[in-house]
Amino acid sequence: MGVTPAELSEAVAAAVRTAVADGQLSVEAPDTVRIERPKVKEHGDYATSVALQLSKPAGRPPREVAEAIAGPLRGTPGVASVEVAGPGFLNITLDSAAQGELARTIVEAGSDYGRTTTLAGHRFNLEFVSANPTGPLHLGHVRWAAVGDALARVLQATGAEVVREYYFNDAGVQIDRFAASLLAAAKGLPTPEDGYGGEYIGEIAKAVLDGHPAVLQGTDAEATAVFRREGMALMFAEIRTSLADFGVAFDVYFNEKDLHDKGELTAALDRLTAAGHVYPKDGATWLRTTTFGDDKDRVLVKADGEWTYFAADAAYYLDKRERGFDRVVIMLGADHHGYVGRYRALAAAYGDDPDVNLEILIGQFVNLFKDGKPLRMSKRAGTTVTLEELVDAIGADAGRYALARYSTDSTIDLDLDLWARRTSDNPVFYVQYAHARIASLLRNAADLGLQRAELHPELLDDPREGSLLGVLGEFPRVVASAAELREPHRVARYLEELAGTYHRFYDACRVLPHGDEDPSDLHRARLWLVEATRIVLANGLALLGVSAPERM
RNA sequence: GCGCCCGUAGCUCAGCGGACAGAGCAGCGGACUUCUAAUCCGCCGGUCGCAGGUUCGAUCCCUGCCGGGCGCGCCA
Repeated sequence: MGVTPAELSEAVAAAVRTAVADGQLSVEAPDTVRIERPKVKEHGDYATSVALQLSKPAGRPPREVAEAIAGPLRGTPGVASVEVAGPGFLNITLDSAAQGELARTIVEAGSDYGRTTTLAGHRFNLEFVSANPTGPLHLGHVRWAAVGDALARVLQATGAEVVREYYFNDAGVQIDRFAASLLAAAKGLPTPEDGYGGEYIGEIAKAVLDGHPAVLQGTDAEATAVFRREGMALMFAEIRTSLADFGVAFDVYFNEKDLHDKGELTAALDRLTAAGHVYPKDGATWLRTTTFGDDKDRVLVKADGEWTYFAADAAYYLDKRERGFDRVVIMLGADHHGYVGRYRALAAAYGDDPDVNLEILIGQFVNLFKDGKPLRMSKRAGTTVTLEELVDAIGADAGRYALARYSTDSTIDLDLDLWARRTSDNPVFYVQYAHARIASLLRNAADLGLQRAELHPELLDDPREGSLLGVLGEFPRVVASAAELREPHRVARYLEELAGTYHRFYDACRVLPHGDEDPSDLHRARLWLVEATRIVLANGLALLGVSAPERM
């Protein structure tokens, strides 16, 4: 009988309830109890501060509360010892058989290990990237491509239903400028004021010309229409290809135009008007977002009768909600954080709870360094780094891992030289190497005819084995917290810890029999442990969209 | 002026109120007839920006200040 962290947490909660039922404690027992892995091994395999927290409501010193809980907890199968330590911590040590059983649990679960149901029943709409098809994706979009897709995978691993959505506009002013820029390039004229420069404009213009040799014969208006339509299609194809090469696939590409065509802006306006949050001023139509904490009210219909972009946002949000998503998540760059207030107000104006139904995640900027010097990103100077260039420089695996490894709250400095390196300074290689090393070991085991066969979990009693089992046991909790907090970088950090713990185990514990040595139950038990480690590394890398190589 | 994010080791960064704040890199010193040394071990390295507050307990929560990044359109 094994003991997972989740089971142990429940066992502690049960011990509290028992202590209460027996009259040892008079408190309201908490539903769940947090247990954690202590930093120092003297504090046991797991520890909980529940006694410290219950001390005040129980009206008893924390150590007495701890003793009351420790009693019933000591009877839990798999628990070797429970000690009251320090101000009132409960330090729990498992017996090695209970801990070793985890290897079987993981191997039997396979690719399902790490999956939970903590967010089951929720429907998430994750909107990210959402670049208009007027140019290649650049670094600002790419951070969210990596993090957004990883977040989608992590949410799915906790039982949530997830749709990845890309919102774009092919009817706006930006596309007009794009089309005009293509036309100018096709004619050999300089880039128009407010137009798009960059080599790709010339390439796309040429591609459109190749497909429509007579396009410049007609009027400029006719030509512009062709360049707009064909150029956008080519640009979008390029964007989708580069995303696919990066391992990111969207479920829905949502065109703002559809909102207009279906009359959804009018419907949204009607709904907000009926709710009493709309008023006219200076010839325009306003939404009173200040009612819901925004800095200033926002215009929905301009004095000239045109819809604002915000009006489309209003319709789009409603569209998502009506498609059944209870969690509308929008990922934006730091330069768009000013939109948070109005979006939240919008959700509130519809009667939603902006703390529940809407989440706006803001990703800070990424600075690239090469040869120790910053690559200054400037659209105007044409020095933006595109997704394709990033993949060319360091590969899709390193690119995804590097961008998903940090909290999106932090601006990050990425050293391209480091991430291109095939050495252990490069975290993605450190983790992938651990997987490849295991794969190699498993191939050797197969060559030796060594099979896992029966597991004797109590044999996994080396401290290195205990550490490895302890880290392996954390995986489901790490995934769940990454999903809960919308912080997939926790998975990457966890994998680095796991890889390091494995390397230390490997260094100290021989897995395969030497030479003509006969395979023992210990060899077989370690084979279970190694396979379990491989599974967790593979599952974790999969959550980040990074490959788990068999050989390196 | 107002708002959001950040400030932790020389560098890049972890740390969802718990015990003595961690990792990698860099620096120094070790370990390869044996499963991938792309690895491992040891040493060095910190007033967690500053000052208050809340708490049994604060890097974490609150307030103020300092420093850096990014924003504050009837633009899209």
